[in-house]
Amino acid sequence: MAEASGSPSAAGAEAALDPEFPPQSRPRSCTWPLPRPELAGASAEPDPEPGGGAIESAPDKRLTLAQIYEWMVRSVPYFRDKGDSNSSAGWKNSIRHNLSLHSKFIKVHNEATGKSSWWMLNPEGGKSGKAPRRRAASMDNSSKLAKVRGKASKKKAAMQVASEPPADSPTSQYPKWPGSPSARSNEDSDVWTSIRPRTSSNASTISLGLSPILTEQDDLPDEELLPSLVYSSASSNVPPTVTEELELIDGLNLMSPSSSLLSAQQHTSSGLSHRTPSFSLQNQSTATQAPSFGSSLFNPVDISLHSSGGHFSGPQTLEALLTSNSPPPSDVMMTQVDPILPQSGGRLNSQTFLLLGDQSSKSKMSPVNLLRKPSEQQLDSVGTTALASALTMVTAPQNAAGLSTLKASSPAQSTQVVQLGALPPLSAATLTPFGGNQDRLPNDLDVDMYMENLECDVDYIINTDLMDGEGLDFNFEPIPSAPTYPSTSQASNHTWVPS
DNA sequence: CCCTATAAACACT
DNA sequence: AGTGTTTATAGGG
Repeated sequence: MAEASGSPSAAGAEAALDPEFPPQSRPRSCTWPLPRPELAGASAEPDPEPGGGAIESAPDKRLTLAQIYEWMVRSVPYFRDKGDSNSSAGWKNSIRHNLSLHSKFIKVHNEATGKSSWWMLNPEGGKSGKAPRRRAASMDNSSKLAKVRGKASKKKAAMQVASEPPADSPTSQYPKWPGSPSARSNEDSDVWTSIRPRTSSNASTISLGLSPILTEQDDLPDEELLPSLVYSSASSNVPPTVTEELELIDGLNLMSPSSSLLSAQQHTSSGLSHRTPSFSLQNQSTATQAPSFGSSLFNPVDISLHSSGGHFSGPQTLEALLTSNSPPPSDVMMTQVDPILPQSGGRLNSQTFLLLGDQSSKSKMSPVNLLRKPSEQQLDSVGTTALASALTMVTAPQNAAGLSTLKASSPAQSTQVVQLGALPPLSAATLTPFGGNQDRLPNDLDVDMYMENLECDVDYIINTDLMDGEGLDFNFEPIPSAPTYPSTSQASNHTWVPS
């Protein structure tokens, strides 16, 4: 392979993760065509819009590596072909690399099926700048030094345990919990309780004894992603330390057995909350720019936009794909909800988008987001109407990238189309839908509730209304402010200390 | 100079 | 074999 091509970058991830402060909307060195985030960010800065990252897309906000791969394949056109090939192409390697490298991603031990660990976004929002990992003790961390990372030494496992104690995690709080209590009817009672960020932990995940016993539905090809987690507050196997954490958590939200409630609370926002939801106003002007992705594996321009219905617009970097804002790959949506849905609908996506109105848009990093950020409309649509909400969740929990396909109600969308042409590579953003702001969205909340029910309806609606009439109006507009979610932003209450 | 992507080696499960 | 980490290198802004 030729490799070496430009590379998109993972700038997205950072942004996404940083709930508290987006450093600045600066695209670092991304390859994506970022028009000028400055605008967006500058004024308003990153908006907490939901985007669609692989991880974030997941109902639980956590995915295993394999699932991530799958997501990529489904969501990103470029990988569509490659997905099959088991060949672990370099892209998989890159994904792994990104996950390990960036602190924004945390690994949670998954005992379940012996599968690989869950990868989640670090609530703390580790920055993408490499993993801080151990908070470095002393060094001022000049850049380089810091980067040096501990390096090595992993030698035998001994290390893992030994060095782990630090727990420095400062104030890490888990703003948003990954799991929403959607106790799906699946029956399986999956219990997962622990999520610990490897945050600073140097050693990679220390295996806590958490018992995410997710039953893992791997059996179901489709349902993998579905939210089937039920947390049981009773963590029996958990080690003391962990237990404490869990308890804490429980107190916060997990307590509810049913968990329905949980979701409600769950939205606690993270630091972002303080940020106003108002978005920046990015104009489409930015969008106008064409995407000039480099040519990296990930951004091969070949991705046909039309392929099956529009894939996502273009995250930018791997990191972005993983984390945040990724464009909402049409497929993705399905995946989240139902991977199985197969492509039946490629179009479905579009519709979904319609419904959603595209809430994607994230923040800084993705050009796409910037472009597309219609802003208010999106929110409204999502938050406002139940329908919208439902739809959203159902189809696209957050991605909404449908985008172009839908028709552009707004200029921004049209723009997107253009972008589609050039798809970006995978970035961390892709993994996470929200730019780190997931808090704002009540994904779980609504989703849980509506998910099942809506599912059908949505389809139906889509088929019927959308297909038939052009007149379907999902009015996104009005609803001044009736956020579905209460306070999404309230401050983060949970303080979960990672330890 | 910093950042990212990619490749590859290595370690662990 | 798959997953994770880490190092090294190439390329772009």
